Amino acid sequence: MFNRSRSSAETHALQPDAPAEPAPTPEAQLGPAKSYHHGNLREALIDAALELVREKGPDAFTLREVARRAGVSHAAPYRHFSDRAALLAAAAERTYSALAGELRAAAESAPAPSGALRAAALAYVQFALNHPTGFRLLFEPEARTADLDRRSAGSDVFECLRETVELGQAAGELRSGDPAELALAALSLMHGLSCLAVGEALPAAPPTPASELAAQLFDVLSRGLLLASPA
Amino acid sequence: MFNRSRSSAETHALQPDAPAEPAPTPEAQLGPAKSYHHGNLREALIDAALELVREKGPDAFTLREVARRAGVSHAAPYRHFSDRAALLAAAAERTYSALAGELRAAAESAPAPSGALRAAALAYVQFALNHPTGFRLLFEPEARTADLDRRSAGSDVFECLRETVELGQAAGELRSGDPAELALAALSLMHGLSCLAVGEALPAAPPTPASELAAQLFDVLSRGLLLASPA
DNA sequence: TGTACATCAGTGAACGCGCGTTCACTGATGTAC
DNA sequence: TGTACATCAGTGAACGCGCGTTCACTGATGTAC
Repeated sequence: MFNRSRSSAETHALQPDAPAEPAPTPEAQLGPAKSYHHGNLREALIDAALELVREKGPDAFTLREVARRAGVSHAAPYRHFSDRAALLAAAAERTYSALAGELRAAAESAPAPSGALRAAALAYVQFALNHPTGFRLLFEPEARTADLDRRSAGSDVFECLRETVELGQAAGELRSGDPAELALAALSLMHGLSCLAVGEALPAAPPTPASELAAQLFDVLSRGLLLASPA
Repeated sequence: MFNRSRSSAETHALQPDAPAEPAPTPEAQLGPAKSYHHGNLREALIDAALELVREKGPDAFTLREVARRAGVSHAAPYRHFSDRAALLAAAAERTYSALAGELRAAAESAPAPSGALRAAALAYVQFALNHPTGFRLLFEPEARTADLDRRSAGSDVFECLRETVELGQAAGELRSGDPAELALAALSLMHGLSCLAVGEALPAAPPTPASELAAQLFDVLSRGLLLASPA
């Protein structure tokens, strides 16, 4: 009834560095997806969950639908996840890692420390715009229950910003003050804009695209962050 | 089975200026809650919906549970709302009005224009902290479908901030620039902080309460907003 | 003031739905000997 | 190399659940005459 072989080739949209195919087991050479055992169902379920969230939003997340998309019976996920919430949390965790990765990459590819903070901040908004449903998933209360790994992954994002602020301060580009406070200001500003944009709650029809707004707002904030105000 | 008379005296927590009791109809003098007709079911349903949201969060919102709390059969709400989404939207609209009202009140009671902006911004966060589930309701995708009144109510909040910025600019307290842009910066910053606080997603265990964080972050932003930087 | 009647605002039974979870099961896998 | 057996990772039927919505109904209300 459900074609199991479909499940193995799902894209890892949020984790492009992960292998697109599950690691081939020896017997995989005998033919594709013939085995009774799936081989990599855990990952396939997370893939399917993310795909479902991407298409229909976090509210549409359903164990049965995820199983359907992974091509297994609806009881199979219980071999890998204790319940619905656990799978949802795993999907959120993967999304969180992707977000943190993009922030670090953006910060590292910027020339100067203050530019790094700006790049990381804009990357945050860009991630939300690129993956609106995934972004919403990150803050779904359902996905945030008793999840220690996720909490530390969330800290990753903040830590990246905080470290970048410290570098900027050391380089004399950012004004002094508690780095955590400045980082939280940048995070809050970008998180707020992201939520408004993703929730289509931006006031008035936006005269400018949200990614551009992000740059504008960051610059507003910058005049307080930069040590010397550039006229 | 369900006591209908219970429904008439629910508190209007988010709209304290509304009458605590439905306007007494002439025959109400004959005795309480004896009539077959409820008399003010529409409002009572919204009350019950807000109460339910307050206790269990927006995800627990259910037409049947709302009807149960209002003391009527589960089909009764259809006399006043076309469907579940319509009732949810009505509850959100009321919450929005309450939020906008608090912002205006805060802005008006502040002495100087720049203080008004600060007061309004902090009131936004305080509202979120006081009504976390109601705040979440405002941005529930389910509650935001085809809802013109709500969208204008959302603009109310933004308009309040924008006007306050204009006053501050006219008074020479805020630096020049598109008032909408500055207002959006303040809104985004406070909205972001509110979302993080309400979603318990603030990085690290907060060393300071969120309402204090709000003041700190606004002051960070202010150094860019204020015309003259106070040392 | 009384009566007929249209309309309003409820009731409660019923519908189909898809869900999360449990269960006994079975085919596939891998390991000890 | 072959066999017995424990374990793993699936299957599919079944459970109870509460939901949103529809329906024919009925009691209450208000209005025209």
